[in-house]
Amino acid sequence: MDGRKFKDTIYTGLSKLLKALSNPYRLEIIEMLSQGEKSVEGIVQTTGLSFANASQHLQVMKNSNILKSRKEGHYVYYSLVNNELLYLYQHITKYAINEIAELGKILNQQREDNKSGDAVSLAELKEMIYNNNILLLDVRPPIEYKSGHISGAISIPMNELLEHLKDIPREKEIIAYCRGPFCVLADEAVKLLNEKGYKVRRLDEGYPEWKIKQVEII
Amino acid sequence: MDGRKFKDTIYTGLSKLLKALSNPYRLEIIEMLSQGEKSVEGIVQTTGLSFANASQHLQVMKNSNILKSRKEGHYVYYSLVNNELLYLYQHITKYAINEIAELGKILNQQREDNKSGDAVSLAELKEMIYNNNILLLDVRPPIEYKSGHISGAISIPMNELLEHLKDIPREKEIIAYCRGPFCVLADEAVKLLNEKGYKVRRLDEGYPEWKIKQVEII
DNA sequence: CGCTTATTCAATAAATTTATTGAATATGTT
DNA sequence: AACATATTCAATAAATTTATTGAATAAGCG
Repeated sequence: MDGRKFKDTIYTGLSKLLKALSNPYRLEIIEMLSQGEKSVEGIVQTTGLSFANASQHLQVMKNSNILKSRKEGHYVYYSLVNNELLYLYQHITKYAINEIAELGKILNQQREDNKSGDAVSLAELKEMIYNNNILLLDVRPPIEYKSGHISGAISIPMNELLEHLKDIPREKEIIAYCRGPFCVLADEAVKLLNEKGYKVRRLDEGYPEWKIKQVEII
Repeated sequence: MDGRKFKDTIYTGLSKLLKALSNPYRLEIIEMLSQGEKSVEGIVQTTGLSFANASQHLQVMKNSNILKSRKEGHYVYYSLVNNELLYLYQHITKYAINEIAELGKILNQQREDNKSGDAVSLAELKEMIYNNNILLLDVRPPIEYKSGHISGAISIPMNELLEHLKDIPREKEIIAYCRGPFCVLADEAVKLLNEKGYKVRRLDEGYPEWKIKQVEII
């Protein structure tokens, strides 16, 4: 193969992967699937896409080495191909937030609006977790908590938080987390708990970032 | 800003960056600019794009936080916005080569066809470089060597290699490198030097990968 | 077997991206 | 000032991606 043809083939292949990642719905699907595998129905419910449109997006992602699937009865479950893909996705999002001023500003504004501007980093959490006065709170839906969660976290889904306030000790400092840096469930939890007088901060990132750190692929 | 709007804004912003990266010519432009800044003319010559088409691609990249530019007389010079972008580009390419079987196969085939299958990694180079029997050869164009090169490398552009054979000691092992893992200049140099009876291998990566390792951003 | 349901496939419409063409702008030279 | 040159801008054409629609397929149930 001559050099020109080789480069064209390589760059076309790279471009195929990047195109498949370039759609906003698909990026959100990656965030969702980084919590654990999901059926098309689950993806449809969260994204608001039509069944056929979601399926089309999923096929594009599957044909571009982003997702894999398995079938069980009526249902097809999708998941990310591997942890390396998740780590790459995290690198992209972290780069964008840190280096693209507009995006960093939007995230900061969102955090401030919800009183979660003093988010805790994973490194900080690692130190804090030995403190008995810390309560780590997973506010994702139960099915996601069951797929995987940060060690030691308790599960109270955001939409049940109000009913479970009595289960939360007032003297503890709460660290709330959810799906990742753009997940608003933890922001909402911080806002609500703040209003109720609890001492609470959100985790800057989410379960998937913690997971990758545990896997220690680097 | 409500949660839905926030996520839409974030993912739209991420998608804009990824779309701007998703074109094969643009990926090659990034490889070129990772050697150092270049004028539009230089980009036109290497890519074969028309002036106006190249300019349009460059504007898209500039408006998506990938490139920056400066003007000097008639000429406009483009460069990557920062080392972090280059590091992200490298992560993407490394991921694709390692995890997408088709692409890995194409690269391996290219290496074998040019007798450069036993490429030297940067880590290996670091150990080898203290050996006086090693000659590090930069086969990129001189302007790129001048913009930046691996410490200790000598410059012989690939298209002048035949005329400079007499400058290369026969008892040394040569490590040839160029613009990155997809650059074929080093492959061509290995092929030629092999045929002339020299002991030669190529560096797996290129100057930009070396540079990022030096900067030690991680 | 007939009916129901989850998902994919195929075709078409709509939206977006990329290539092309030519004019406009900025800079340099005589 | 006129002319030349590098690049960008604007408009249009062509190519590609995404949304929509409805049929097809696979699996489950009575």
